[in-house]
Amino acid sequence: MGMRIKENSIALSIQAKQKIMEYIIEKALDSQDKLPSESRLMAMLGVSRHTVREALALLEQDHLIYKVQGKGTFLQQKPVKIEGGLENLDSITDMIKISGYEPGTTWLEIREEMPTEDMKQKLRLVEGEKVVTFIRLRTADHRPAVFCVDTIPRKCINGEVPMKVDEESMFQHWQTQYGLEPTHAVAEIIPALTDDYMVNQGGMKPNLLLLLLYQIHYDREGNPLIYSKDYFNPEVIRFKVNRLKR
Amino acid sequence: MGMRIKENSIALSIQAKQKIMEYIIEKALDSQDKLPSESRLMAMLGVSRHTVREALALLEQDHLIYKVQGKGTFLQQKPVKIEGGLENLDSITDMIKISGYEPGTTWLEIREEMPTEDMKQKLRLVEGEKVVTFIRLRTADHRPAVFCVDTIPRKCINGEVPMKVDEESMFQHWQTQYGLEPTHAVAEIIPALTDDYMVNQGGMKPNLLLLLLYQIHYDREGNPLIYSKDYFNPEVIRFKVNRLKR
DNA sequence: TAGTGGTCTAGACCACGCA
DNA sequence: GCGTGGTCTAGACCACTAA
Repeated sequence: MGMRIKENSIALSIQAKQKIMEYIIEKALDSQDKLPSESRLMAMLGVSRHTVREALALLEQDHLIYKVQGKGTFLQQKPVKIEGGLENLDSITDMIKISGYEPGTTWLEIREEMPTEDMKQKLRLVEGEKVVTFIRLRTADHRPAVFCVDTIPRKCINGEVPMKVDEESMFQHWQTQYGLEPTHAVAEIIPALTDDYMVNQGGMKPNLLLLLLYQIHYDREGNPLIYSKDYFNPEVIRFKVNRLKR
Repeated sequence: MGMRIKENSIALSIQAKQKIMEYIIEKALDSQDKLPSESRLMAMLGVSRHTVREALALLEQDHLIYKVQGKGTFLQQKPVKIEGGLENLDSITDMIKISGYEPGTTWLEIREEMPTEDMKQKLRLVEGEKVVTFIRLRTADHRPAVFCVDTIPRKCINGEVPMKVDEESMFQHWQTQYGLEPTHAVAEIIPALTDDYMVNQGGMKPNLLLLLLYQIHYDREGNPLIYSKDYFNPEVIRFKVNRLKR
């Protein structure tokens, strides 16, 4: 009877979303076709209207459907949302993978230093507080892809400053080692050219047009955690953004 | 008694959101301070839990609060969300205004032409279908800010192709004249340099590093509407993106 | 007028954090 | 064990669309 499925801890709204997607495929629904109404879905899926609406909201966020009050819910012409859009805070490792390449890392330098004025302000450091900067060249199928300069406050590192980090993803390392968990970032995109350091130390082409992703990462409480300047080779990784009308 | 406020057609959840913001200001709550629990807010605001949660969801979307299950709802350290982030589909007119400048337009050309292969594919045109391209230089306080090349299918224009459009915002014009209502866009960002046309016709500096925003705009049904290549002068308009962990 | 999605209420049980 | 936010149900009225 009203036995609750418990072993299955996936939210009902998620399950409902998947059922609806299966229904669309099964019925071979096409662009602009109308989905069953919310009350029909309630009956079909055996869940409340609230849950149906949550499932539809998820599909709407994925740009798979759209709603029109008084008319119904419809299938999008074509889902255009791209994976790996910049509005998603993926690690550079993930960005390289999404682009279809094998990520690699060449370590260039780890140094403890005094922050620049900009770092001091953005990371909200107190007077005299030091920072640690990690400089790496990230590769995609062994080609130079991103020149990464990441800076964190010295106080985030317990004990010695490491000489080298073995993990592929710096984010992963910071999270497991120091408990830094960025949930969002504010980024600025600036055109740039390869400089001497990148050419000589990183083996990048001279006079190559790059995209500088200058960002500050924050935790969910709004504290600045990481200050980074990543120079992307647009021949390897493309910057895409899904933009939405407010 | 249970008289319903009707003249006031603003959603209760919106009103609740505003009340909560007023409460924060009134009580002078600071970073990391705890907000009243959802049940307290129900009593304080005289609305259901669902409405309270909708109001809190709105505040969370604005990066003003964050929730922790089992603990409570807290004020963000500092609202770091930037206005005019690229993830918001603003018109270029708005982008210039947000940057603090007075937008202007220099018309360069409107031409009816055959589409490139790329346009044909992205706009899903049929064989032989023509397009109309609008070329403008957008200015910010009379300085060259954006070199805009916007292309739409010829069939979207009823009657003659105009020689010039007086409205400041092309989006505004397309919406009112032709009913084109983009709701979202997929953009790619590419570094570029000023070319001869921009220097000679647009009066932009030679060898200036630019950001090309290459985008396709879609309506809510998922139909491609506009194909555009906008070249931004980073000295005037900066590209910012709010990035969220998925 | 009937049917659709939008909003709101009242009430329930669960999972999590903490004393 | 208690209070918190997370999820779900049942039921109601409203606003909008189309016949």
